[in-house]
Amino acid sequence: MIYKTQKNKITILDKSQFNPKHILECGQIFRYSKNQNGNYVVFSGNMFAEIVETEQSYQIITKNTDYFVDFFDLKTDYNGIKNQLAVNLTMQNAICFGSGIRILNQQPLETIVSFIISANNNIKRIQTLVERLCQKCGTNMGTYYAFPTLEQLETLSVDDLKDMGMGFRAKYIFSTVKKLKGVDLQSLANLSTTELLKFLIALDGVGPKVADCIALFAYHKMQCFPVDTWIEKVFNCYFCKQHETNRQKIREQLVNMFGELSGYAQQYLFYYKRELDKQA
DNA sequence: TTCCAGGTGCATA
DNA sequence: TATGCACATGGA
Repeated sequence: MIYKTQKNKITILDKSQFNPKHILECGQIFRYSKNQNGNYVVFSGNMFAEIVETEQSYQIITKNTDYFVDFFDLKTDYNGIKNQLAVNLTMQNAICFGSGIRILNQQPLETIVSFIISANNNIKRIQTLVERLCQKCGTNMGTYYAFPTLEQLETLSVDDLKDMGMGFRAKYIFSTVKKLKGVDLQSLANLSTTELLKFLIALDGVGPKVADCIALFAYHKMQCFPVDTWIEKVFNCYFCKQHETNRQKIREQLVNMFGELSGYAQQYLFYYKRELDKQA
């Protein structure tokens, strides 16, 4: 066990398996920030947690300890996963670079809307737009705004969403919110990965890549390998001899390579390539 | 000014 | 089934 829980606090005992910078900045979540003490603060639904580093541990300060144990996937041993993934030099480098990444268990509605916003967008602007959505119709929790409930999202018109800067995604969000009325999003976790992806792709603004992200980050479906512009770059750079632009074919090859660990591999590679190019 | 960003939907062949 | 283009916005 890499953690222990006390009242309002989770202590991470093995710092090598938990790195807040890598976990939060690897592109799987958009609602986090640093507070005045320089500590990461992360928001999920209407909850939040502050992460404090000490010499020998990380401490996750929150009123919702059980929720954040699951949110940070703390019951999974990532050392074994990393050993299995280190099949070549690129993977070894990516794992070393992103050591301490964990795949989060995020809330379905928040993940669906956030990744619809992510289409043809950059991460900084996605963060701005998600935060704007929370401030526009999410519940005021005092020091922050919760992610809106479906009922709160239903109050928004397409023009409201356009005024927030959602652009061409406004009509997708509007339509998807209508389609989700009456759907038990938690129960979708019981579907097979294929059935879940089929359901998600039927939503407006959700194509194969966004569906993979939702299945991975909200439903922990590790057979999914979202292929975006960065994975296309990393694939062509390190994993094939002939340049490939067909993202479906790229996905097939990568899933064949990593199987049930595809989701983990994807996140290490995405973070590695994106940060490397940012530094260049 | 042009290109690009965690793509999708739609028309066309 | 495959391909090409339009779609909002803002930072580099």
